[in-house]
Formats: sequence, structure tokens, C-alpha cells
Amino acid sequence: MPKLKRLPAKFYHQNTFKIAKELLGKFIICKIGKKFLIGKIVETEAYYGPHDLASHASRGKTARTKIMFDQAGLAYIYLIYGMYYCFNIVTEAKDFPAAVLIRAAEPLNFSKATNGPGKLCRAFKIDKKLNGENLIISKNLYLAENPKDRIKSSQIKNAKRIGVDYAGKYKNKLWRFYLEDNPFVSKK
DNA sequence: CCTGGGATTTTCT
DNA sequence: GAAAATCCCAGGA
Repeated sequence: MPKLKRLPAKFYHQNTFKIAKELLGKFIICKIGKKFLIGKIVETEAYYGPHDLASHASRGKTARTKIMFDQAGLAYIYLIYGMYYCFNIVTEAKDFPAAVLIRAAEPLNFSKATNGPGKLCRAFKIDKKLNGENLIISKNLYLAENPKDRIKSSQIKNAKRIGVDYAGKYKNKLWRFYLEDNPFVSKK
């Protein structure tokens, strides 16, 4: 196992798109009972600001989306299509709604399909109990990096976001990022 | 190869 | 009541 270091608070205080790219190759660590599940992030999407029609926050602050308006470094977890949870990382300053959706990860110490946001949450047993979890201090769910294993920018591809056809001119934004040639990426 | 629908629940209109 | 940041399976071409 690589030596992992938890991402510090200042990691989350960068531009959302920079964070979305930097998260590639980082690790999700989730405590399940006495065990830890570790997965390497291979695909992310950025949801940025109150005008991004693909973002839940574009309709204003509600009980569901208020986490996106909160401070950077929190987990925003919501239920989609009544069945699947999606795991997001809140970014930007308080009262500015932005987040990075983790779409896919590569399981390191377990074996399960994680090539999609719904499946990822099922594999990590992420549900709304973890909504609002502070990734900087939580023992149950946090992000880490292997400082010796940085991703080269040449491995990062960008593309249109998935499942946001209703988002008008925002649907074609190249706000999805993934690692080239990684078999766990949900879609090329 | 492709398209379409069902599962299931929260949220907004 | 309809749509949703999804996934899986069936059926047709």
C-alpha cells in the first residue's frame, strides 16, 4: 500500500476546476466498521456557481443544496433517481455554490465496480448519513494523496459532463476530467 | 449495435 | 405530478 497523506484544508481552497483536475489520482478513504476501503479517483466533474444550470444550486439555496453553499472541504451527498447516491466535494468560499462530483474511482484494497457515481457510492457504502461530513477532520470519510505519485497533466483528458442534457448552454462545457486509458472511467 | 423503460425517493412547480 | 448529476436489463435491428 502506498503511504498516504490526508489532504489539508488548503487543498480545498483552490479554484474548483483546479481541484477537479488535482483530485485525479488522489484517494478516497472510507471507514466501514473496522476496515478502510481505499479507491483512487479517476474521474471527476466540476459544478460551478449559481448560473451553472446543471448544478442543483442554480435554482437557489434549498434544504438539499445548502451544503454546496457551505465551506470548502465538506462532502455533499445526494440521492438521484430515487436509487443512487452521488458523492461530491464542496469547494470555494462559503455562500458560493460549487462542488466536484466524483464519478469514478479505482478500488485498491477491495474489488467492486466503481465506474460511475451511483456504483461508486454503493461500493463505498456512502449514503446520506455522510452528507455534510467534513473531509478535513472526519475519521469516517476523507481524501488523501501519495506525495510521491503525482499525476502528469498529459494523462488528464477533459470532456462534456454526463447526464446534463437539460442544462442549456452549460451542457457542452468541458467540465469533466478523467485519467486517460484508465479502465475504471465510466465513459470515454 | 441501438433504444427504451423500471426501480424508487427527494425536490420543486 | 414530473423530473432528476444513474444503472441495469430486455428487446429489436
